[in-house]
Amino acid sequence: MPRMSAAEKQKSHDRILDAAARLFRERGIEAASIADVMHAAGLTHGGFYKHFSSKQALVAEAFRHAAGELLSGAGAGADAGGAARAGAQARFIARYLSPDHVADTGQGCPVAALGADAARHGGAVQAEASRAVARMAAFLAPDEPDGEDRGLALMALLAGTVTLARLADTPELAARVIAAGRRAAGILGKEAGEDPVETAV
Amino acid sequence: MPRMSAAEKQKSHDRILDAAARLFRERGIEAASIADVMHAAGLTHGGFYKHFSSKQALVAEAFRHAAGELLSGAGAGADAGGAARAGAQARFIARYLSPDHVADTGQGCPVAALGADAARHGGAVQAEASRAVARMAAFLAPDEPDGEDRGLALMALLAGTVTLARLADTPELAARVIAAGRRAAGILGKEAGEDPVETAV
DNA sequence: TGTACATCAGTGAACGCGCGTTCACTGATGTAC
DNA sequence: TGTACATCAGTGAACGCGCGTTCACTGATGTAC
Repeated sequence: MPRMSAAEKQKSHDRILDAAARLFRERGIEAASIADVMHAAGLTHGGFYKHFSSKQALVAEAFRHAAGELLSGAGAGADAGGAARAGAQARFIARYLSPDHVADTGQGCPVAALGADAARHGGAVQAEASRAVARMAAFLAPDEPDGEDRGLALMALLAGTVTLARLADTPELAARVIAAGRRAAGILGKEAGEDPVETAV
Repeated sequence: MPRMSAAEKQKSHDRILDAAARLFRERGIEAASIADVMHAAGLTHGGFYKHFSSKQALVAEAFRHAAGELLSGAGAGADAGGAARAGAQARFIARYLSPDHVADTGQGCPVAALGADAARHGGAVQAEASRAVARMAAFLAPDEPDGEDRGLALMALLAGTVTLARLADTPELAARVIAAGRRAAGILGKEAGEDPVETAV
C-alpha cells in the first residue's frame, strides 16, 4: 500500500498523537506501549519512527497535544477579558471538577493524569508539563497584579482533587472529594473577589 | 548462608518494604523492578516470593507502609484534641508544603507520588491509597460536624501542590507553586475559623 | 544435653514474554524529462 | 501528456534486553527424641 501522500502522512501523525494522548493518560506512560499506540492509530508498530524519534519524544508531544485540547476546549471567552473571561474560567473549573472528568481519564487533564510521572521523566516531558501548568494557571488567575499566583494554587487544587477522586475506591468517597474540591475552589475564588464555581453552576 | 531465623526474616521483610516504598515513590511503580528493590534491600531477586505473593501485593504493602510513616511522623499531637491537634495539623501542612518534601520524593507522601498510578492499578493498591487519603483527611479536618470534608479538599490541595512543584522545570516556578499552595492552605484554614499554616511557620 | 532430621530463607539460573528500536522490503507517490 | 525513476510511509520480522515469576538447590535454624 505505501507510499502515502503527504496529507495522508499528516493524518497518520495526528491519529498517532490522539491515540498516544489517550492511552498514556488511561494506562500510564510505561504501561502504554508503542505497539499499543500504533495499533490504536490503525498502523503497525514498525512505522512509528517515521513520525517520532523516540517514545520520550512521543510522550512530550502527546502531553502538549492533550494540554492544547483541554485549553482550546475552555472555549471562546478564554482570550477575552472581564465578564467573558470570568465565565470561561468558571466553566473550565466546573467541567474540571465534574464526575465526567474523573471518569474520562483518557480525555481529561494530562496534568492530573500524568503530572507525577512527568516530573520523574524530566527533559521534554517535564518541560511540556511545566508549560501546560503555566498556561492553565495563567488562564485561571483572576487578573492579579499582585503576583500572588492564585492560578497556580487553583490548578494544584483542581489536579489534586481529580487525582484523589480517581483513586477513591467507593463512589461515595469520590463524590465527597469532588464536592469538597468545588467548595474549596469557590472559597479560593471568593478571596479574589469572585466565585467562579458558584456563578457558573 | 540460609536459613535465617524468624527474627532475621522479619528484618529482611522490613528492609524490602522500606526499599520498595522508597523506589516506587522515586521512580514510579513500573520503573522500579523487583530486582531493584531486592538489591536495595541487600538481597537477591529470587527470594522475593518468600515475602510477597506478587509485585502488586508489594506495591499495596509499600503504599500502606509509606502512608503509615507519614502519619506517624505527624507526631504526638495527632491523637489529641484542641490546641495540640491544631498544632500537629499546622506542622504537618508546613512540612508537606516545603521544598524538602518536594525534593525528597522517595520519603514523601505516597499519595502525591503515586496517587494517579494507584487509581489505575485498582485492587489492593487503590484500596490502600484510598485508605491513606481518608486517614490523612481525617487528621487534617478541623473538627467539623457539618460533613464539609474540608480535610479532603486540603489533602487535594497539598498533593496537587507538591505534584505541580515537582514537575516545574525551573526552581522559580516550583517556589511560586509552593508559596501559592501555602497561601491557599491558609485561606482554606481561615474559612474554618483558624489558619494552620500561618500559626505554625 | 546431644544427635538426627525436617524446615525454609535466601541464591542464582532459567522460563516465557513484551518492550523499544532497527532494518530489509514494498509499492504508491511525486518528480524529471 | 506520457514514461522512467527516486522517494519514503508503512509493513512485519528480528534485535538485545529486562521484566515478573519459577525452580532446584544450599545450609543454618528449629524440633523431636
